[in-house]
Amino acid sequence: MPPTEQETELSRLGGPEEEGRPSGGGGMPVLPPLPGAVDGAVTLRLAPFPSGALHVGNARMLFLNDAYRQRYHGRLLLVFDDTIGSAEKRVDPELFDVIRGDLELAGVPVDGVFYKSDRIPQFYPWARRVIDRGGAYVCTCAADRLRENRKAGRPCPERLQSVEATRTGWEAMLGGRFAEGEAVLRLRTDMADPDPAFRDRVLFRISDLDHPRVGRKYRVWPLLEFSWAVDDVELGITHVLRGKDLVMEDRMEEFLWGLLGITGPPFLHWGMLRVREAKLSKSKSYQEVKSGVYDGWADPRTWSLRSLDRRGIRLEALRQFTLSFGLSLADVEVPAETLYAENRQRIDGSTPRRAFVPDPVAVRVDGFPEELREVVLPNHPERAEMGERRVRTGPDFWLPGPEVLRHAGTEIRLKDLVNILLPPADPAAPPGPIAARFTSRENRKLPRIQWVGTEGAVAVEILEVDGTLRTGRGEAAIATAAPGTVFQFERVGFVRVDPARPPGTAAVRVCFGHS
RNA sequence: GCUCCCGUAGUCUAGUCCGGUCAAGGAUACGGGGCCUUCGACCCUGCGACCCGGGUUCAAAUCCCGGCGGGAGCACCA
Repeated sequence: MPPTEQETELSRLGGPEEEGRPSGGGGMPVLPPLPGAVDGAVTLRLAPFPSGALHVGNARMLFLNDAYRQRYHGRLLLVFDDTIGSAEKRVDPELFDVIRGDLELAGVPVDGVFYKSDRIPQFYPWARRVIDRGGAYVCTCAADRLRENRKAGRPCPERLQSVEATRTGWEAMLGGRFAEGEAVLRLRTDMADPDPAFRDRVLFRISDLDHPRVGRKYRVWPLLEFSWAVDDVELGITHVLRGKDLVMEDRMEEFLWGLLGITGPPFLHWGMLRVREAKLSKSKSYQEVKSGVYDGWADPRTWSLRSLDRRGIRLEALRQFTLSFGLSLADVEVPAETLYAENRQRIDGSTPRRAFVPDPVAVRVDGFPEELREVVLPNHPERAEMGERRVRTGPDFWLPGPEVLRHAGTEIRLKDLVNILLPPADPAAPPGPIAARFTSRENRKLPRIQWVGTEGAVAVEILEVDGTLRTGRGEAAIATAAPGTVFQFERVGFVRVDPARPPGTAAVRVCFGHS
């Protein structure tokens, strides 16, 4: 293997352990080693909440975990964090399959799938152990009262309750003698803890919500921190990789483990990642998809993995892009252009070119040479092996309206074809095609614009990233392209043919990727 | 407000743990030139950074202190 290839191969696996020239950006990411990791004995987990398709914001979780799994030949578990949630944050059962599909799309295989909602009974004995150690108490304060006390660092009277009283209270919770919101099991940390967020946090609460998988089978639900303190141990997780929004959860888990005299896995974090163009309001996409405003989870406005796929952005490019940020705790905001550059590098050399004319106007070229009624054009300017296609030409053309206007009265070149002289702009011109005149064939330095012969032209709609449609005419070969084909529309950008045609029209629908 | 984290060019990142090899590397963006019949690719070339102030040291992007700026957490959400 030549050195360059060797390096690429190494970086794909997370890089050489001891040295190497690490670099960011589109370079080769070298992730730091996982503390105490033993090759072949690493277990990691993915813990999505089923409230939406995976999007660019989740990509870090996905690819970082997967990169380490590969590097240590370990296992990666998918654990749906589907505890009961809240009225605002509901578990949507459709999303279980959506997310599994996303993982497949992203090329991230998992070695096991778990649902938190299946594991509820396993959390109760652990709660009991914490109670027996005097680590928790049942609190009947109203939620807002509890919050105020926490802010003030003031303990509620129940904090002093005996282990025996807590056991009774806990049994009462399980026995259904409290209504929703009337009692919670709280961890006894320290009401004077300098971090107000860490003061006697809630471990279990009562909810009457109907869970899509287990219905009303349980009323006492653990909160995320407790459930993970248990499952990170019970599922044999060796390293927890999570976003820095979850740092306090580390402390919670460690506190609980300390209480029970056990040692859990170490935690690693990454900072917040934002793609500038993608304003990801978590719940907004959900609403828009559900209400039909968005065109499903693959709508480009969601910035979901599947929407990127729809746009012809290889998820391999997203992986490289994501991994380039490493495990830094710093928050990053990157322009999507960086991702596009990564993708362009991968697809440019293998993507056939096609002509597409946006905002077309009809132009008739007088004196257009008969022998050029049909021409043969290469599919790629640099790759003869990609073949060629026959294209019908004029004398009647569709040309991009704004450019015809801009160059009115001057000579321009129809790309790969001939030179023509456009008439001066004439607001009083009669309806019908604009009359231009053939001037010459030789390739001169003139403004070049793309064209589509009227005969055989096909209507094309481009779905833009902001959800709007851009219509125009494309060359005939576009019509026969299989769904999923990626093209570069010359002077426009990379697009991918949509799986479905727009209803009720003969138009071809493509989704815009990037320029 | 409190707690924690972060602060290298327009953007992202390497280096910071173990101070000198860093007059700071890479990517992307941008400028100039070239080339291919694309606003795309490729080639050449250029621009551009250690948040600020003190301290320690022969030597600081790297260690210490203090500011300032940004982010996250402070839910009976995840």
